[in-house]
Amino acid sequence: MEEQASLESEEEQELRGSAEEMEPSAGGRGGGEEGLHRLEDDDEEEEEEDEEEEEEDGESKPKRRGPKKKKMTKARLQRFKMRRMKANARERNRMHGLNDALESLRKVVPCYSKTQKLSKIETLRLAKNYIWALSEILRSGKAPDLMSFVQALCKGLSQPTTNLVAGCLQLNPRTFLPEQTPELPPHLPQAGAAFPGHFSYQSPGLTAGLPSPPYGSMEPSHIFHQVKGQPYGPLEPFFDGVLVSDGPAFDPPLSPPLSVNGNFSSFKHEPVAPADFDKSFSFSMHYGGGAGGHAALYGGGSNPRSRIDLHFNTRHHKSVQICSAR
DNA sequence: TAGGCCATCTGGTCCT
DNA sequence: AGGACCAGATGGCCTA
Repeated sequence: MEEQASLESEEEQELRGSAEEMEPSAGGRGGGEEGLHRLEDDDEEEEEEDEEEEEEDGESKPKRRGPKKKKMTKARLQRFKMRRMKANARERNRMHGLNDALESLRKVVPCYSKTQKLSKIETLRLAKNYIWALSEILRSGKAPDLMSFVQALCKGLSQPTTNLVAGCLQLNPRTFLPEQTPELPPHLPQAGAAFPGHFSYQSPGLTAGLPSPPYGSMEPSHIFHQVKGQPYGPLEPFFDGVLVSDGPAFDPPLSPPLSVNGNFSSFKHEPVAPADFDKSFSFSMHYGGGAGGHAALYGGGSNPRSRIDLHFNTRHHKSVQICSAR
């Protein structure tokens, strides 16, 4: 590091000298412009300042090391400003790219709302939970207990986000009733089949080093609410034989289909146009078929028999059907 | 008004 | 040398 510092070009040091003269508060939105303007203004008093600096150096400040600071000529100043502006533009683009990626992530996690966007940090947390929950499904080869699934998703999320996610999932307590799934194929886990033992929810305050409230306290009352006209929750495909999803209760488009495949080597994930993530398609499964109407959920690579095939109409997402495939 | 979230600028560091 | 990446600082906006 020091080595690199010593390798700095003369100009770099000059520029730094100039920059140091800028107020530290030059940052902030639009602040940079201010800083540059300041720089410009300073330029006019340049010689005077240099003399002053030398005097000060002799008395209070320790002497500046390295080559003596050269005067900031107009040309140098221009070059500095150009470099700074270019760097700012690049940084802006970079951050925009990052935000775009984050937006893409928002669309593939189980809760997506155009009007009520998850914050960046919450998006990342939810994505992490989502990935983990899906891995558990694949690992165990069992459909998760709905409650556990939601708890896993909301782990470590703030209370508002927890509510949002729960709302997006439009969970229906009736889903838990065993009589809801009398027609499940025998190889499919019954509703209420729990995630593997360690899947149980733990207080995020303990696991994530976060204070309990408001970070994802998991009172069921926070999670479940009945949405009128939405008799089936989006997780229904996990637990019921047939799902009819009709009409959105949340801002469209909701989350895209969930991609689950026990066989990662054959996993095909093609991007699905956001337009295809239609309103009612809140939480279902899809295969990389993209706009295709067929998806399958394997119950873990170790158990290719436990497979759920989903048939749906991706254009209108009016119906999702689960049938067994042996 | 405090706090959360965000965009932007900035300088340092590392990499190509 | 120039670009990418990163973290700190700052100020604006919004909400409880």
